[in-house]
Amino acid sequence: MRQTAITPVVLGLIGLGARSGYDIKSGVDNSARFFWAGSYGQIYPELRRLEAEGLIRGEDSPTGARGRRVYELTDAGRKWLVDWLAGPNTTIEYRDESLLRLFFADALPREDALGLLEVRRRGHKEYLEILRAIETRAGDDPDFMNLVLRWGIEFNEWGVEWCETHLRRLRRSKPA
Amino acid sequence: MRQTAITPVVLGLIGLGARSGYDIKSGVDNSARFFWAGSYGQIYPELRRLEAEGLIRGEDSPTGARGRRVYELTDAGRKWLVDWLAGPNTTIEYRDESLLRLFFADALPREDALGLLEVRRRGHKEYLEILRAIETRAGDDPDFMNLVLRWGIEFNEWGVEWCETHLRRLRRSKPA
DNA sequence: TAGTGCATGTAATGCGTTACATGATTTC
DNA sequence: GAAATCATGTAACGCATTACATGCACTA
Repeated sequence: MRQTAITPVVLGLIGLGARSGYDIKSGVDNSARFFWAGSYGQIYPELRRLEAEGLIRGEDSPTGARGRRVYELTDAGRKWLVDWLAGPNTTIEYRDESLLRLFFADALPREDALGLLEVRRRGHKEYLEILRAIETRAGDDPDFMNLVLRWGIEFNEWGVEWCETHLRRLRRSKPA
Repeated sequence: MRQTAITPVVLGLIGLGARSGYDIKSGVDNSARFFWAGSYGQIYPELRRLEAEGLIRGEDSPTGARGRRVYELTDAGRKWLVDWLAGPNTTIEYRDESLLRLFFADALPREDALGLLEVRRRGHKEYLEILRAIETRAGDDPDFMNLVLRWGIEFNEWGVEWCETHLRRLRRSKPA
């Protein structure tokens, strides 16, 4: 079965109870966007494809005059998902402009370079607030979904500390 | 000035002493690939474009019969780089298939789900070895380049510990 | 002399995002 | 009555990767 980046997301979220394409997009935006993105331009065509291949079953379920199509996993779909979960990890793509700036920071006066570390620290703090807000209203999510949210929170906490540690170290090693 | 993802990489690496397109590709692969990727298909067209726009200056410098063109920053190029360093951080894209699997791990029997955490832990360990090997031969790199390498190493160390901590916690909370 | 590293480049392909279009329903 | 949310979908665009093509130079 042909797959793209959105395939496991669609099947996984339907497996966790998402019903419409809109649900899936919300799930991505509210829970997964910090480690896996997805757009309508991927989701809707993928839903039609997966239904045609028999991995999901769709049914029209309008709300009044507003169209709505809901989906659930077929046995084949659930099997695909479980097989995928056992597969090898391949994709890890990380693109972090703040690290890229830090990488070239030797081109700046020292104080400006240290300023980049402060900016990075602030970025982690801001992200932390977003994730903590999500955590507050995620009480009854499945265990491992919560675990990944914890990862996001603890990673950003670590990131704040990392910036502070190295700021202290660099300020100590070469005072103005 | 129009820019893509490769623009600051090309200018930054030339600023750090890279001379040819091949040098830049090597720099990306050996030092930056864990947080910013780049391919020949981007680099060579970008070098021509940046030369045409006057941010770099190119000169033919063949080795025997083998063609080679080397570049250096112009004043305009250095200025662009410094301005970019001071700009706002925008891009942070993180795509981690291992986290995505963990996110959906509630679809698996508990022991298999914990197995995903073990796989993740191993992934961090392997990456750690690669980065430590780079660190060994990076003694005289510029300070902030080394700092980013440290980030990679310390992040993966943190990642190993994170997996171990939560494995312990989850094994304790629900013994078979 | 075989293998690795140096060196430049392009074409095709696939992919994902962005922006747009449209409209109903619920909530304040 | 306004604003937010629910809901579906496509077209254009830009971008990056992949694969391919080519060949010299150095080193073991």
